[in-house]
Amino acid sequence: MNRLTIGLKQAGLRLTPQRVAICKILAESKDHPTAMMIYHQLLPQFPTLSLATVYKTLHVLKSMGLVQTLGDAGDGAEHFDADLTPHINLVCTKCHRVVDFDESLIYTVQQAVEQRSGYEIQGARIVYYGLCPECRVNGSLSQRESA
Amino acid sequence: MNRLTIGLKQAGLRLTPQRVAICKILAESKDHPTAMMIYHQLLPQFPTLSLATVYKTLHVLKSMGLVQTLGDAGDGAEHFDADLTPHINLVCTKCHRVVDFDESLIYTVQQAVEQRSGYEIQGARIVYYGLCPECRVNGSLSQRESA
DNA sequence: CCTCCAATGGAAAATTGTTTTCCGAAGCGA
DNA sequence: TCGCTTCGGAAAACAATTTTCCATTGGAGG
Repeated sequence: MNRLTIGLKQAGLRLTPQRVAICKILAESKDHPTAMMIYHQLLPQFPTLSLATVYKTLHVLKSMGLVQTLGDAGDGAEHFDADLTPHINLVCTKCHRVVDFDESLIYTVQQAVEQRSGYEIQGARIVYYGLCPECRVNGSLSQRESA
Repeated sequence: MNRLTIGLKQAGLRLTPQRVAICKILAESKDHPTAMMIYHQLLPQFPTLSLATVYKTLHVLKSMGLVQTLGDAGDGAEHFDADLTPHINLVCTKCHRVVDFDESLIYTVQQAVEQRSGYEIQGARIVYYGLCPECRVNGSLSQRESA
């Protein structure tokens, strides 16, 4: 029972096995999965699961502010992130993996932006694109299919 | 004749009126237009212009590294940015406008990320979401349709 | 100036990620 | 248990983007 699941419950939604499973994946994954990835990952466990259910659940979670969307990582699909603390996402332009990266400087940046811009900041998406150390080494190999 | 147009030419592509016009919009716009916005903006001038042409051109420009995509701004469409210098994009979650914002701190951030992560950084997308000063004031008014 | 070939723009079809609709099947309070 | 509401799932609907196909165009070479 993680933060997401608790959130759903507190919002008065039913904790169905599907929802719990989706929350679990989101909470544990380091991959910042897309809807499709979650779907495939759960299919063995819920053979009748439909993509629509995944999307619906993700939409609920997002509209409750429990997860964030990262925008696509070069693979044309929306990636989700359950880590709401300000942090940086590193996207590898070759293998399309997304990892979190902590850099305390960004707190300062956000403060500066908020003060100087006059915007009421609600969230951030800080993404750096590049080659991950692995892909830098492995020439043109190790292209990872988006699961 | 701007940087984009020159880039196209140097790449050996023909400078057709359509391409020049698209480059012009990208170079001058502060709106970070979507393909659709560019299309509508050019329709009066090129009544037979097709969206496919816009997309094709944008794709070429992007693959040449002359423009960047920002990811969607809450309106479900890809926004383009011709400003390649590191900068911050501020997205208003109400009117969906995107503006540039300069904050020199991010140079430091990028350096730190590059050194500590081992990634070969190729680009960045630094987006803050929130209410722009205008929308903060105007209650629920001033919802701007995406042109 | 004319010819030929590769590059181009446009219309329409195809793809693909995402959302909506509809309906039978639970879940839950009374 | 009864009845009302919420759910999940299948399929249809949508919408942004990409591809296909073909007539046109621009330009180099003759």
